[in-house]
Amino acid sequence: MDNNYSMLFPCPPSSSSTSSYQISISNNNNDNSNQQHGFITGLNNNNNGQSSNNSAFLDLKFHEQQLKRSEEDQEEEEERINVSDHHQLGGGSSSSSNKKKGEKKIRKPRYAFQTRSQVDILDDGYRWRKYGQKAVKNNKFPRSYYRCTHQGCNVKKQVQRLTKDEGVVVTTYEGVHTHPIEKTTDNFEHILSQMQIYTPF
DNA sequence: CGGTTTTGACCGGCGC
DNA sequence: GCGCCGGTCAAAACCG
Repeated sequence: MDNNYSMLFPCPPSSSSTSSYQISISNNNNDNSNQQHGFITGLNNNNNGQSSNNSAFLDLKFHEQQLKRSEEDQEEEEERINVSDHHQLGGGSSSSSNKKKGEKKIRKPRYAFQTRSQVDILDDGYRWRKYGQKAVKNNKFPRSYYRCTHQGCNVKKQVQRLTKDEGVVVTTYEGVHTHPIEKTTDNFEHILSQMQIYTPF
């Protein structure tokens, strides 16, 4: 029951460079127009050159441009649970109290997951708290930023709906959950039981 | 009443 | 250096 679905997002950051996965969700849809086809794409910063022919992947190419910063990325960014410090930033750069000693901001690899769905909020079993929403350029739908509410788990995701066809929701995950799924979503397990994962090698 | 969403401002990187 | 843009913060509003 509590099997975590981290198999959906393999490739830990120190592992080999995973180019691109494709997941095809095929459920026998009783709904009339709610078929689901998902493409999960590993946005790794090692290989920021090869892109598939997916149209949604083209919309996500700016992520790779954002991600081509540092070469070695490990996830050590657990310090922002302690908010007891006084590093305020809203208000205008009073003091320059950085977070750590020479610890630059490192980004984890992200995984984009394209789903054809009617709703924006895809219940994946975790508890998310929305912390931002921004308007996207060349897109009439805003992008929502979520963060996992589990204490100590700083997994983030962002949900965006394509303006090309508004039936497609792109969910981009960042980080790996270090805890089991909190909610018992039988519906999601039902979807997962009918998933077919295709690996390109 | 506590957790979550909303929303405007701020920050940092990047291109010009 | 300045402006743009994606990402984040945080106070207020909202909601069960």
